[in-house]
Amino acid sequence: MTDSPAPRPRDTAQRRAIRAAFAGTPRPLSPLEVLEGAQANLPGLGVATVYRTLKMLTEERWLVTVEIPGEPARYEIAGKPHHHHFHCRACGQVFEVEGCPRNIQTLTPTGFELEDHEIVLYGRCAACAA
Amino acid sequence: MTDSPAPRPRDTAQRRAIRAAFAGTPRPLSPLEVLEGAQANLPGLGVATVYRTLKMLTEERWLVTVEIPGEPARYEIAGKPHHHHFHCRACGQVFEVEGCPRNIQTLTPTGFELEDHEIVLYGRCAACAA
DNA sequence: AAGATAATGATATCTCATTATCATCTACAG
DNA sequence: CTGTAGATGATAATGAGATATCATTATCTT
Repeated sequence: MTDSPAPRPRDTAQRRAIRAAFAGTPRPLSPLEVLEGAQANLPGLGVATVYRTLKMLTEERWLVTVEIPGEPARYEIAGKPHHHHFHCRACGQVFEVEGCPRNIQTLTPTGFELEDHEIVLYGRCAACAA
Repeated sequence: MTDSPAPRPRDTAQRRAIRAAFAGTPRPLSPLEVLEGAQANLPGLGVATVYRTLKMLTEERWLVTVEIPGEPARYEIAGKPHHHHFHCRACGQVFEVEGCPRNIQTLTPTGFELEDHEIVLYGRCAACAA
């Protein structure tokens, strides 16, 4: 039962490229958006590595997942102030929106325990609305 | 180019059972919940028929879809007053919650066009919290 | 520099929810 | 009552996202 000796993550070009992709944008990114963004710096990057790295970065809390109804999960850098999201129906991108209505708790029915909430706005982003 | 003669939907036991399942609960139902609920009245009912009927009832606007992140779509009877949803992480059921914060529009960034919004609360329903 | 081993990438595979197929059944107009 | 076209159900097929496989490559300690 000798416990696992303690693995140590390595610093690789693909992990750097993936982190850079997040650092370079204020939007939550889908795995494929991460792939495209990181491939700009590292052409050979594969999908499997993206998924593996997203999982890893999420487990170590460098990323958090953003779930949008009917869409694959997005990821964004953890630790940002509380905010919500806007999903553009034209280009499919997800944007951050600041702020949050104060009275969310009051919506909760009696007896229910509120742990979390998500607000998703739908419409057209500035670029697509033009 | 004689246009399709005009099909007329038939009144079948399975369609009645599916509509009854919705009439019998205030919650949005997933296809499998519909299947189970309707099978209580009609044991032989199959999945394919549920999906076909949900699609049909949605197209004729008797139902609307409710999308919850990471979950299969739910359906609820159309025409209800504006409301949102609570997703119980313990039992997986989705519940309606009344009301809506007033200032949603103010969250929208300048230049963005808001068409719609969804609020999902996460936590434990009254039954599971006990 | 060299070895041990973690990481990668191409691709096969899995997991689901949903849809198509098709022989059989049934609602309903005539 | 009858015929027929719509409806059903068992099951195969599909599709998309995510994961597993495994030979090869690259990191990092010594």
